[in-house]
Amino acid sequence: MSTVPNTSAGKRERTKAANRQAILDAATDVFAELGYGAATVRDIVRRTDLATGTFYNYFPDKESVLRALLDEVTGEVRVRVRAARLRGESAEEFIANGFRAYYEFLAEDRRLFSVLQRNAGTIRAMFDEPVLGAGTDDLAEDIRTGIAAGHLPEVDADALAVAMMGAGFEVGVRMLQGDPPDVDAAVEFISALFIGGLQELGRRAD
Amino acid sequence: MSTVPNTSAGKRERTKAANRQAILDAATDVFAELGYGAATVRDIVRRTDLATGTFYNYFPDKESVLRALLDEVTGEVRVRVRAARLRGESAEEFIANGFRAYYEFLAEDRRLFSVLQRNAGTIRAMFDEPVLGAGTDDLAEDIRTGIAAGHLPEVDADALAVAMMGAGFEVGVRMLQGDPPDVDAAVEFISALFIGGLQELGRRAD
DNA sequence: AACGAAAGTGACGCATGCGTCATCTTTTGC
DNA sequence: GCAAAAGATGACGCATGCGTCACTTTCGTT
Repeated sequence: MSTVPNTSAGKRERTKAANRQAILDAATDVFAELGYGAATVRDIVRRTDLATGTFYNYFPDKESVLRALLDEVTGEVRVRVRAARLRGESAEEFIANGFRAYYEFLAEDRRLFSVLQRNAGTIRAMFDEPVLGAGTDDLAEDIRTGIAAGHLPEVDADALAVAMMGAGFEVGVRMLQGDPPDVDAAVEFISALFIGGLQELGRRAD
Repeated sequence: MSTVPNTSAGKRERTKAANRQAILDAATDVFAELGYGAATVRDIVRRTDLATGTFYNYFPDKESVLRALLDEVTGEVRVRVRAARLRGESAEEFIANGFRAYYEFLAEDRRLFSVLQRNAGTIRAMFDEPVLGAGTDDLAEDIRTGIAAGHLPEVDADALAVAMMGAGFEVGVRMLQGDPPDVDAAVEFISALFIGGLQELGRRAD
């Protein structure tokens, strides 16, 4: 018989994956607590049982860790939110589905959201991107699609997108203060708000 | 004849005021550009023609500079926004007046707003306060007053307050990208959004 | 078992920030 | 004008972070 815990692949590869993940995990906490700017590579390494030099085997610097962290989150949440939105056929569904997918994700992955909340300004400055990755751009595009399909009234898609992201973000923060987070209540509130707002904007556009 | 520029008080006092202001000005730029966390006292001093030691005659550390900066902005904007809101007698006026006062302030004081935008997460973490000082708390209170007075439907004042702050902030960011900033357009958009949203929330509350 | 490659380790040299304080400069009160 | 007080200055000692690299340990291969 060979060795016991042969989950997958060689030990070498498994350790590499584990170390990389350990660094990302530690960085998540550090960035959320200290903020990206004040955090140091040492702060991250210290929350790990790795040595300083090992860190540099995985990432060239602090920035690339944040990048990796964001790539993880955006890939996941973007797909889920967009899919949910496109499933909607009315304004109501478009809005409610999107927010629900978003808030369910937040409720699952609080730590990652803390990083976003704590470092939104930095992320914006670093990557010239809005708070949640390319979320705002996606949303604006989906809104345009909705308008073209006749589900939504003719509104300023970009302005609506930033308003939805801004309000959605803050209402999400508030939701996460509850334990457990009340996803339904948050979705209902924010959906009603924007459904009503959309109607009024449509009325005024005439 | 004595010396020429005897604007007011003794020279001692005038220099002190000027130095303090120079530090605050430099800090505004530094915090907006590098972010509070990454900024150092030296970064601030370097943008000044003062020496390191002089900084410590005015502020004990970096944090107290940010505090002073925020005290300035919150005092000013809070008063203006609240006064504008209380002047409104209907839901429409309540909302539009508040946002207008807010956006006019932003348009006047872009640099200070940059600091807030860049460091919102840090400020929240440091002072356990929402993005714009105690703005959200004020807003929630004003909403409750509006509900009590019958101007606004019965809604969750806290949720509405965070949504208004979040959306208002992002729409403000977008407004400031224009040159000159189109305050009227921003006010009309965000007002329509929340007036419609408020109606819908009122309908659902029945 | 034994060897070579891959990865882990942490001390090192360098850079920079911190807050202080002895010293110099300017202002004020007389 | 002059002495004393207030304030400005920047070099200093200490602390910490950075990225590297010579060395050690671990893993995979034969």
